[in-house]
Amino acid sequence: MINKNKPLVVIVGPTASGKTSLAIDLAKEFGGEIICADSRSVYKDMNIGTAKVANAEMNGIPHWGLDLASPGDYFNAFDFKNYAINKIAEIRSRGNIPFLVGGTGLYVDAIIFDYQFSKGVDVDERTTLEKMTITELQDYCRKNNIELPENNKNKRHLIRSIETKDHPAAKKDKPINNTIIVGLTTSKDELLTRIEFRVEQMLKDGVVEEAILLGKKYGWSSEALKSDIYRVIKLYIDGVIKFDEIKTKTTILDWRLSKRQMTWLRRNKFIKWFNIKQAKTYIYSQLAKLG
RNA sequence: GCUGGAAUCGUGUAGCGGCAAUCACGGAAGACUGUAAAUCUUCUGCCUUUCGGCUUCGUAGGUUCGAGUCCUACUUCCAGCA
Repeated sequence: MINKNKPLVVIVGPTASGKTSLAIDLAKEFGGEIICADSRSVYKDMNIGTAKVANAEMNGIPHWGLDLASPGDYFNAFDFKNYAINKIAEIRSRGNIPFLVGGTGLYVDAIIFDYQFSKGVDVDERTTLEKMTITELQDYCRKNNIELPENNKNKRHLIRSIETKDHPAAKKDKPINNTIIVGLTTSKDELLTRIEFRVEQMLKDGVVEEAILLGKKYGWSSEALKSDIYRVIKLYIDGVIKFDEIKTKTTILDWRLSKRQMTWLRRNKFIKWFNIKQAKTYIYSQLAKLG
């Protein structure tokens, strides 16, 4: 029974806030392994455009949660939870500290609040529902005594409400035991600069070529290729925008993404917010206590 | 210098004389448990919690019950001629 009580270290924050390198530093120090809670880096071949950690950056730290699916595959929060729960146990069984790191709030919450997912997707049912209009879906809900979701004009949410009728979801009020949850704060200017810089870097590293390959291999209709920079590059390829506009447009999309991420994270009262330096000190002290 | 056109919310635009005034972009806030870098909602002249109030469409006048819309002058910009 070794190290049953190794904590789960959770590091969250908006895109480009520096989560990854912080996690690598700490994992190096304390014998950790990293699970990326990122709905984009689960996809194979989407490397540059998702800012996926490169092997060179990993500094020898095992990284999990990468390349689990191909663009176009159905990979979702449910899959992620199952994967990550097992990984966490596995890492602990090796006597190492699991680090859950990422910007996909839903994925992170699925773990720390132990989401009990509702019914899965029935492809036939889904296909039928998708053909309906928003008003039709709303009417269907009313007629069948299904409570409308708060986002009652959101087709996806409407469909989901219908699909999960009589199958309530559940979660814990508090994070699962033995977790250290840290959020990285950044100033607006700082984050914007980092985002811009990262986009420039991606362009230099050849995202455009990557995107073209992805489009050829998996088709542009795949949901994964709607991710910020790829969808912008698609516009460029189609001649809708000029090359120079890729940078500005992607920066805008990334900035919005970071804001949505913050909106999600803000309501989690259990996150302790710090800037990178403070976060390091804090986690360091927490882990040092354990010896 | 002459002639013609244009000046509207951060930006680009809509606006047969009668609602602070269209749409897009950009911005802000928010929702979201099986696609979440997705998807969706609200707000975006000023004041106000709501009702509502106030001030707006280059500037200054004028016509009109009423002007972003018509007239005059001025300013600036664009195009053609020179």
